[in-house]
Amino acid sequence: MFKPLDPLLHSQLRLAVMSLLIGLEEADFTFLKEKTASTAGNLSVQLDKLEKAGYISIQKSFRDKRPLTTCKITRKGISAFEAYVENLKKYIE
Amino acid sequence: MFKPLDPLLHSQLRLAVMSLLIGLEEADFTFLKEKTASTAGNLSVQLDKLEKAGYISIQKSFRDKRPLTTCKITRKGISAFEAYVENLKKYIE
DNA sequence: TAAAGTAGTTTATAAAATAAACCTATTTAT
DNA sequence: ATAAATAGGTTTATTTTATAAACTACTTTA
Repeated sequence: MFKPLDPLLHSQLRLAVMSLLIGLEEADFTFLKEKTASTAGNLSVQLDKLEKAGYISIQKSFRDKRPLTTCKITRKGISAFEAYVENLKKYIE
Repeated sequence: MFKPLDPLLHSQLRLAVMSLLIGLEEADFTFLKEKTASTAGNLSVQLDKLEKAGYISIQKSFRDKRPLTTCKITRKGISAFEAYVENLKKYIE
């Protein structure tokens, strides 16, 4: 009946990040921070977790001499997100 | 864009309980425990939180000489659940 | 050159989820 | 009659998360 919800995705901030990335395919740290209205610290930690899970990939570079962190959803991340959504629907129908 | 998700409902077990109660209007502890496949301890704690939030009401009585805990969703609980679902949809569309 | 801003990371704290242990009473087997 | 198992939970302890606060490193502006 109620299948377990992927704990990595069942988190407000991580879910919002994945939701953005699934539409955009690529986004930088500042963009994600603004769109999710999160603090930098929290976002940094949660992006780390998503990367360690293989749900996103993170590229670090420089733009205009400043650090630039770019995030991209992976195929694994897309499937995990889709599975999570299907699953979650059972809870809210 | 992403409104905050009611932390009381954004929990796997509490959400499953509310999901059941919104359909049934009333259910006892054992039924909820079975349907949600949770441990008694966890369920006990989470029902307490839902009650303290005013989302459910809990009646304690006896059936066949044994303790019987019956839960019912409140009007407040119904609105909170509906608001949560509407909100959550923004994350998963 | 000092102050303020950018782009983050690390560390510490608070809150949540979960499991393990416990409690009280009842039923069943010996 | 009594020991063991079961029912129906609660309480306490431990682990995991989420979040905020503090910090780092560098750049730009006054």
